[in-house]
Amino acid sequence: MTTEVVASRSEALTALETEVGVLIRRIRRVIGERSRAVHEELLPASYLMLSYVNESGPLRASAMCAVFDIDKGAISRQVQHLIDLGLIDRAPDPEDGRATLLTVSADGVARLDRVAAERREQLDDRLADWPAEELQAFAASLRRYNDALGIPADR
Amino acid sequence: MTTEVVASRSEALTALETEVGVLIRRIRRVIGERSRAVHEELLPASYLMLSYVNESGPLRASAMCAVFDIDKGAISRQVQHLIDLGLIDRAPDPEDGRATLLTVSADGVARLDRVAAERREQLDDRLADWPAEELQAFAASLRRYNDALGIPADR
DNA sequence: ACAGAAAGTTGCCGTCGTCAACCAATTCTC
DNA sequence: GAGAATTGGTTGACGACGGCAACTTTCTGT
Repeated sequence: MTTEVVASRSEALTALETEVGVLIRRIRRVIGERSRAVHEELLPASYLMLSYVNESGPLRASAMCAVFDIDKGAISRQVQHLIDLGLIDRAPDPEDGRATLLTVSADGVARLDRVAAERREQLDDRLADWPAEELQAFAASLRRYNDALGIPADR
Repeated sequence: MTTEVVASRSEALTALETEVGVLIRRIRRVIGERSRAVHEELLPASYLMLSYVNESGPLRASAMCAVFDIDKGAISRQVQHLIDLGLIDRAPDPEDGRATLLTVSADGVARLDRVAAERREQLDDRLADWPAEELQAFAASLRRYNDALGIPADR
């Protein structure tokens, strides 16, 4: 029956919503721990951005607005925070006088590497029993979910 | 080589972290839209709790502290908000004079049902191309992930 | 009966994102 | 090429939200 398929779909969506709700609350703690491991004064929200800058090379702040889908103002503040801590460097974009390019500083890279090493050593505490393939599949699903969320609400 | 396995595992973990970071930012908007659909003044955080009370029958506030892993105080405020809006009812627990049991009010149920129906009708806007099985698998992964996060940090 | 422990409430505070106003540099347009 | 619209970024005001701690009330254990 169509209704059954629809029903289970609906249930899956509801379950998904609940799990996401739990996630966004629990993850705060984990990110908090990890950010403190990188730098005592590093705020959780800034850690995620630092991590992204580290992965995706020099980029401008506005690029992160798109990725994280948050306000320019919020990005600006987090970036300032990261600069204050000496974790990233800001340099003018040679191709556009308005823009600035962000790079993780040497200290920032060292700190991130150290934390990554710690995490690798213990195969990440809590997820140790997840096979790499499942982790990848999970990350891929998350990405797809995020992409779906990225579609403008006014379709 | 072990190192390669470890490396890809580490990469998967980093990717996972980034995706989760994006998720927790984007999801805010979606939850925000949905909560407003239920009630104009319903705050996003309260919507998730309302939804949980609706699924998991009469329960006490402290039960949600465990589920969502947040402070008693935060729960108390959200619950008060939900009561102010007339979306849930609070009744003393007959088995424990300290506790109160929360139930979604008739109005609350009606509003949730209406929103659920809307969501079902359009097979949830953005996730329409996800088969139910994948959605379920995704939700299951999320649950497992959440469970892993739930393990106390001090192992 | 008395010392905890558990359920909630409340105030204070820090984090964080949005909105809007604003500046500077760039691009578009006639 | 001057003026308008656009884009990158900063800042301030504000609201949502959770953590912590103090406190009340109601069990529970011995």
